[in-house]
Amino acid sequence: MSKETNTQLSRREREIMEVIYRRGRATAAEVLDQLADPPGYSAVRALLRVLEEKGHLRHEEDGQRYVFLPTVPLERARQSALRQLLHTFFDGSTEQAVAALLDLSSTRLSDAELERLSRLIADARKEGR
Amino acid sequence: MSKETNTQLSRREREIMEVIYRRGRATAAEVLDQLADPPGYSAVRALLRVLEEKGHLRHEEDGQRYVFLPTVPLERARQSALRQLLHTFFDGSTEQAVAALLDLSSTRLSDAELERLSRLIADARKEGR
DNA sequence: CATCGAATGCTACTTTTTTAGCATCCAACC
DNA sequence: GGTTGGATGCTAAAAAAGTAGCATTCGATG
Repeated sequence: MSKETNTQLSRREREIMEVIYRRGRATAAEVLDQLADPPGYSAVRALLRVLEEKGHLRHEEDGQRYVFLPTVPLERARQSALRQLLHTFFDGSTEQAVAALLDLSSTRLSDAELERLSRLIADARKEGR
Repeated sequence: MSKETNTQLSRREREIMEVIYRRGRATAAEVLDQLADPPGYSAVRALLRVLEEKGHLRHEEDGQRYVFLPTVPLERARQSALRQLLHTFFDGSTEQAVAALLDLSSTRLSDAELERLSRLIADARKEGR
């Protein structure tokens, strides 16, 4: 048996993981108030427990309450999320995905950001293949 | 009430939607064999029916079998997926997301692709404010 | 040191998901 | 025209998810 983060997440479980990734760490109460259309407090705690059992979360104690953190670091979670997205919606094409990203928020990207992006790409080209 | 694609997806439903977005369209049998750790054929058909009821899929008849297609066009589904990802994992920063995409180890980008990307960015700069 | 507030551990229950199995339908074939 | 293969519709039921409520614990308060 793999020692790791088994099983796929249910709807609520996913929602909760998203909240926690967004904030980095969170208590049950914090998770609760980040959820749209939230269940009861008990329900949230129950789900946190399950997520911990499944290996997606761990907790630290802060005084008498638990603060939950992802077991898989943000960095790595991002990567798998991106891979997944790329595979499902962009047929694996990074180029298309970047294009879609730029398109998504074209109104909001600052010159400075574009500048940095173009440098990123320039670097990638230099490093070569 | 919005007339469309209500409710959030369950685990299996999501898996199935992903398969269908990936392929554009699929029959029950095709979905089945794309699923990792697949349920029975009946189960897949039942889920397809549910997804259709919920408004996420529609079907066309091909001879006597059904071919299922998303009701929300790929384009739009991509956008919401990207937004979601951006919000959860990149604190809304397109720049970071693009950086992470370029960085994904599996993706070695060709010179041609990088070239096109840098043009995309150049264009964005020109247009943008 | 009794009480209060904020958390947790459980357990039991309800609802939704997920799955299997059968009955039926239709086109092709012999 | 009867039979077979491949598909669908439906129903029922097992399994998983989601939720609530109560008992308990532990510090801080007065």
